[in-house]
Amino acid sequence: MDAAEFHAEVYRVVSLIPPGMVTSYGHVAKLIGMPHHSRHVGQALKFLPANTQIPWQRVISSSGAISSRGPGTDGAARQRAALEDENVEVEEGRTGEFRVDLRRYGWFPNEIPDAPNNDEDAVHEE
DNA sequence: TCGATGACGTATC
DNA sequence: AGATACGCCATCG
Repeated sequence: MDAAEFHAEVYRVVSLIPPGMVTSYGHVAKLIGMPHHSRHVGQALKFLPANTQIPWQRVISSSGAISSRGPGTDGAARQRAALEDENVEVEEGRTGEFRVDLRRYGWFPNEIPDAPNNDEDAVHEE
């Protein structure tokens, strides 16, 4: 699998995260069969355009913290806003880190679930 | 080719 | 929760 395919897989899985829930970079990597590529999941999300439909805000670190994009950037703040917009509680730690309670909002399925409205296989269930 | 880097993860303290 | 150390791996300079 090359970089483009990897990105596509990441986007496919991220699109399946239900509104109001979050998962981790590592779990997305696990779901696409590359458990050691958590860092690259973040890389893939970085390439998304600002107007994307992909719910990138629902991917945070396994510790529940919203990854800082570095001092002087507002990515983390925008992610917090997007999450609170879908009713996910975001708490701010002493170091200014934004954190989400994974026990309440975590989404960690063992397999990649079926897409709600993706009909590429045209399987018609009753 | 090599070393540094990064929207990371796990283990420890 | 926060800080540190170490593992991991594609990209970059």
